[in-house]
Amino acid sequence: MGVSIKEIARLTGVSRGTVDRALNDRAGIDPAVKEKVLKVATEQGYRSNKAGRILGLRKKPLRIGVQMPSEGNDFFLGVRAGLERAVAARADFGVSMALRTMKGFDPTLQVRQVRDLLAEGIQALALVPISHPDILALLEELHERHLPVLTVNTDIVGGKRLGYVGTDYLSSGLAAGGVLRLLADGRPLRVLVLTGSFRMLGHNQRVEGFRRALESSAPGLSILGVEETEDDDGIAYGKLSAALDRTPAPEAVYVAAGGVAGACRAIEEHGVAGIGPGRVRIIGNDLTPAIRDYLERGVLTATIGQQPFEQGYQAIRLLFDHHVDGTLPPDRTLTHNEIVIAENLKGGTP
Amino acid sequence: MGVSIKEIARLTGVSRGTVDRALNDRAGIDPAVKEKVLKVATEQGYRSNKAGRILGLRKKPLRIGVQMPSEGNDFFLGVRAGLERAVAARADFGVSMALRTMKGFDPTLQVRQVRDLLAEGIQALALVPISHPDILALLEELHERHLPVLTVNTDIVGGKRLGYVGTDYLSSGLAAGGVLRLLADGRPLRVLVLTGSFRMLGHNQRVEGFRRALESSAPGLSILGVEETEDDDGIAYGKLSAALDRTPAPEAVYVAAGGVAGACRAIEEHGVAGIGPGRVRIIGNDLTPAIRDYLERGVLTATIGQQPFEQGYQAIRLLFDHHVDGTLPPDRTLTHNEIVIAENLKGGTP
DNA sequence: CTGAAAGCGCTTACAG
DNA sequence: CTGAAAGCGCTTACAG
Repeated sequence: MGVSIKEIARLTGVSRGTVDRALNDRAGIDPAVKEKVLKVATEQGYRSNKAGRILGLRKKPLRIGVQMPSEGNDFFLGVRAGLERAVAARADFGVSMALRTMKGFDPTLQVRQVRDLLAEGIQALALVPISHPDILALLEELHERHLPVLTVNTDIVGGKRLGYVGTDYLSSGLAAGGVLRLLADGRPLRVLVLTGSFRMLGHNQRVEGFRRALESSAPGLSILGVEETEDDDGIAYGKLSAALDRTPAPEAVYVAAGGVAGACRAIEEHGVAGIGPGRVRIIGNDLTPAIRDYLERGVLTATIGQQPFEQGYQAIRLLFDHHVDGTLPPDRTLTHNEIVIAENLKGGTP
Repeated sequence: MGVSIKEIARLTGVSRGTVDRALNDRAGIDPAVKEKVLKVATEQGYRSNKAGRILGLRKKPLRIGVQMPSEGNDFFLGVRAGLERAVAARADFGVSMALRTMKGFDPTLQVRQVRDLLAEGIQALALVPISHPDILALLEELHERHLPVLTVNTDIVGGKRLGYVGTDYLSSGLAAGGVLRLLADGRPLRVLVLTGSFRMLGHNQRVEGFRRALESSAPGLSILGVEETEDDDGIAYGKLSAALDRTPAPEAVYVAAGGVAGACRAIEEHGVAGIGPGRVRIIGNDLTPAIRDYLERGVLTATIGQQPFEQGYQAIRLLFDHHVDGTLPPDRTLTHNEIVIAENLKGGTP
């Protein structure tokens, strides 16, 4: 392979320690010497060796903090599985994880949990950020402390972070619209959209993507209305039940956020589950155990998965690579919007 | 973390070299000493450290041979990208790759190319095996030489190999059937199936999965016939064109192997592209540039992707981990059967 | 059969 | 500011 630090030291006529100082921007080195070392390194096309670096770094192993508002949200089980798998695969490289979770979306609590992690001495953070000024301020502070942060699953507008790993919400809505386009097979259908909250950027982006899909390639599909579920199954159940009793009743439903199971229950209890004339087709999001069950039983028509395992796995991988190498992660690492139906539920990666 | 080899040596009262001999089944060690070392190691819960091992092994880096009948088959471009990415990510760990490709399915040539790789000194092999006695014999020989082999994309019945990374063909056909179930939305549809060859196990499994999907959940869909394309676009074009002129004409087509682009061309030229009444819906496999184009233009309804990038990536990962650790790969590592339509073509991992 | 040494490519105290 | 040394956890010749 390439040249080693030893070789650079020999060529420059300095010690390996000095080469290390020059290459890694450490303090206490004569600028002239540094320049000379850097010049030789460039000439030789020096690239630090990851294996050597990992072993050398073992005295101060990388502890990654993770904070997510995931309690009571099965989606994050998948993210967690991915985080854990990635950490396990790198345990021998000195990687470990400290996890804090909470229920709901209280920014004060999120700040507190992140501070707890900092007190524990984490050197990098993966965060599912709440959209709130306090979180923006926190990110600003972490940036100044040079603590690398990755946002996961949800990004935060204007937040300082190294990168984002998660869903492209617009594409997610597009995919849902696409499935309904196929289902309609050229016929008109009245669609009710249930979103989580109009105040959630991601939710709105999904609805927007859905609209665009219909407009551009399925003009026969008309949106009856867009209602909020507050990510709550009970509310989703209530609103959809009411809609099914009204005239004209929806012939299809797109649940753009939480409440998929509640909506499925409403459809099932109204005796209109399934596809075909007189039935109410329903497209959801994510693949929790409850959603999986509705898919298998033929109540839920399809769901758009956002690869939670992959989100967790990549977050760890990117933070570790950055730690070792200084490799900068892409600004946005987007997971694929998987179309999942009963028939491709099994098999394949999580 | 855990104990090191140094600690085991100290506790057993032998040198590190001897511990290494015991732990790694090397020759030249007193059985009694070996037993003692092993006992201590077990007591201490010793697990070798991957970082140390990788650096220690740098003197004889891992060269992985890859042979695939991929020329003229765009699908394998994705596999290759995955292979290359995984090798690049491990280049600092001493991993490199030697690749041999060929056009068509000549077992004699496959054997020769593998022998070339062996002559180059490869220490592991990823192979897209042709189903042929010569290949079985080759695998037997490699097994005796203790050369780890992974079959990729296609498995070979009765072949000795460490594991398989690739598609679950039955599930792939199931997924295709599921998409057509949605498209039919409860109505009857006449479906023509175009397969590659009745002599290809994978192709037959796909057709079987497709049949099962229809039988179990879409009884209204009837299979008009199953015809062979020999994986050739010209033949697929010819056979489908003829079928579209017959009565009753198919209302949907499932192309279970090669020939997707040819079939799309037939549909387009007959002026029946698209979905809806009077149109011929078509489900294909894989996501080559040509297929992607037909999806975008609305000729191809959907395609079932088998994650070629992932197949290549995982093959390298598993062979490397086995080399370092002795970790045995799963017998079958199955990729997900992705449902790809125009609306979820973009974004996400390759 | 066994041990002591050198080395993989880096980092980190410790002297000076 | 700089160098020499020790160390990360392993493997591999080389003596004996």
